[in-house]
Amino acid sequence: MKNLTKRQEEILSLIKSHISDFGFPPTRADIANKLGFKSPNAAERHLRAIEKKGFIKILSGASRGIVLSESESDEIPVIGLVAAGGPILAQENIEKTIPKSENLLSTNIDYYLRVKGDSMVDVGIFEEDLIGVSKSKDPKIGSIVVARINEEVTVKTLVEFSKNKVVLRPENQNYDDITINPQVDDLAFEGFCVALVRESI
Amino acid sequence: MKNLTKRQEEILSLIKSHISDFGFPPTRADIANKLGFKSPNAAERHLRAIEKKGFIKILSGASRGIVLSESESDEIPVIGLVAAGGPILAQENIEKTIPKSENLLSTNIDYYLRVKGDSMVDVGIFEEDLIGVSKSKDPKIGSIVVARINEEVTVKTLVEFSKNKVVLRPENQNYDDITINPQVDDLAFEGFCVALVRESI
DNA sequence: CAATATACTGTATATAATTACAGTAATTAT
DNA sequence: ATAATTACTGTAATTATATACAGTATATTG
Repeated sequence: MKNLTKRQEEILSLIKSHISDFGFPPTRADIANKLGFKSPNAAERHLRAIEKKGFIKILSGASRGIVLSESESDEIPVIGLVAAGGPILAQENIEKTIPKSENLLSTNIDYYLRVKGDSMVDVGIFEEDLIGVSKSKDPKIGSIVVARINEEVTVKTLVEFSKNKVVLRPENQNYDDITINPQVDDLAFEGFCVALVRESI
Repeated sequence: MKNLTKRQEEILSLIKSHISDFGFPPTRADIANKLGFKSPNAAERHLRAIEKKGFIKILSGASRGIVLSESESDEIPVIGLVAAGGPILAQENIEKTIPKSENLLSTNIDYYLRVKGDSMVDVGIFEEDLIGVSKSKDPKIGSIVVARINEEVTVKTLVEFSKNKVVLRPENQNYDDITINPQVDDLAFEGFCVALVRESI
């Protein structure tokens, strides 16, 4: 998907805020008014360009028939089992997407990850829970991190972090700390846990 | 706010599903088509009646200018501390409301309740967590219920339930079971727990 | 028993909105 | 250097849409 120009981004964000303010998209005239165009056709042309780049879909003949594309409509992916190798957000890992409702979870969540195993039960994270993950490459000591060790994704508490020693702690007394030497093993931080959602109780 | 008639409710739910399907409200003609009216004016009249009852606002002159009223726009209340006495959903108990995102939590949640205390930590329910509560007067054995015992609201697992003996179990080894005789003590079930949301980790 | 509400059909019209056509000018890509 | 893209103005036609007016019939409320 190509990048939008500055003006096109302005228009796209105007569409989003109009939807959020009124509950429906703006007309060409609305857009022209807000941005100071003297012709609604200026808006029309911009919309067609934005559509061409895949950010919106225009329903022909329908008034206000501007539909935000999936990726633009505030959908957060839910990651199930992560396939070895590829990036965590690869299409094949996406179980479903859920609409972002900013008021529900105020923190910035980039994706949800379905928890496997019982290694974090002592902090109330159970198998099948969804944890809200915020992307970040340098997580803080004490936070619950999503890490990738030699292609395997795991969720643990980060207790120590230096150039040649990283300690990840399972929050379950039946498991031992995991000590890694980043010089030897492949270690990458995918993000850290900022929220939790349990769907079935 | 007066009650809607069956037909009016049909129309209101059609509006909601149109918004959810297309991202904008239907026209009068859309409504007439879907419900088999031969005149768009039938839809118009219904809309005015629904507006009169306060469920929607019609923006005059604007195409698709149907705005759902606050209470109709899928907001779920979050209940903080419950004041002794009154109903759990009383206005003074509502901490905030959050938009319902049906895909996020598919189960029917009537309200969220903020958890106080650590009596349910063994099932991963921590202080300050929000539990999604589905209203129901007859909960099942084994489910996590929201009960009111002598004006005090509590969240526990229901382990026994008969005419003169009800046992509620805290899921924390430091606490003992609570045994109640409904003939003696005032006991009411507010609902049961179907989901959990943790906002700060 | 009259007034009001519900639930429509049917016609008509003003206006809201999309969208085609014809330009101008500057910038960017090939 | 030429084509394509960006960023508009200006006009106008067609279609989409809201909405008023005039009815019909039944049910409900004061």
